[in-house]
Amino acid sequence: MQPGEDNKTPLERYLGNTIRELRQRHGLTIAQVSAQAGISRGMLSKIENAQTSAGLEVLNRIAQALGVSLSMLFRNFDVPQGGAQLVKKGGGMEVVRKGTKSGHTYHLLAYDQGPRKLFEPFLITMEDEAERFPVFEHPGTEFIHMLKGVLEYRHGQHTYILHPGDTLTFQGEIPHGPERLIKTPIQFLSIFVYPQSSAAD
DNA sequence: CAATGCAGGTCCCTTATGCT
DNA sequence: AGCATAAGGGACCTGCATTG
Repeated sequence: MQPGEDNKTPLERYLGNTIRELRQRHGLTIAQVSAQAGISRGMLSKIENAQTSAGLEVLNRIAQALGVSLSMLFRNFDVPQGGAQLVKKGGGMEVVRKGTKSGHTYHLLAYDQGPRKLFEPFLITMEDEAERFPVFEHPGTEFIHMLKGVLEYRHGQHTYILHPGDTLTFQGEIPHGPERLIKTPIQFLSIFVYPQSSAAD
């Protein structure tokens, strides 16, 4: 293989772009995804830059770390779109996000099938009251609907006490995240709605 | 402005596999 | 058996943001 030679197939370039896009939209680093997938950072970098052809097992592990199915990585390459998505109770892909290190569980309940990611619905579970919480910042709007427990949630300079049935909607650009777990176990639905402009990048 | 830390990319090595 | 090729890992390098 000649360094710098662009002899990679369109599929390799497509896969690399898709993986990088998914990773960045989850706010994850190469180190985080590679650790979750059980591969090295160098390997993931080479896959994203189409410098190698990863095996199916490696691609499958990356897909799982990003919360999508293996077929989802290839979905827009040459397969027509269509169809509704059904996720049964207890289903959904468990994914790694910033808060995963804190012991939180994120289940991705659906994924966008079109060329642009417009939204991401997560079912989030928190159980350990002694945890420290990450601060999130992302483009677009976030919608939270409490299902179980009581949670104090921070958005910028304000905090809000959320009980089951409460909803909170805010701009994702302002630093936000769980402040205190008042009554566990806590479970809430979180939907990220991305702006058209950032969803395309 | 220099020091520091982190994220991402590149290079080189090892290993596995296929071919002659 | 020996060689060629490619996957994969890990160390090192670079760029950028942050901090004092």
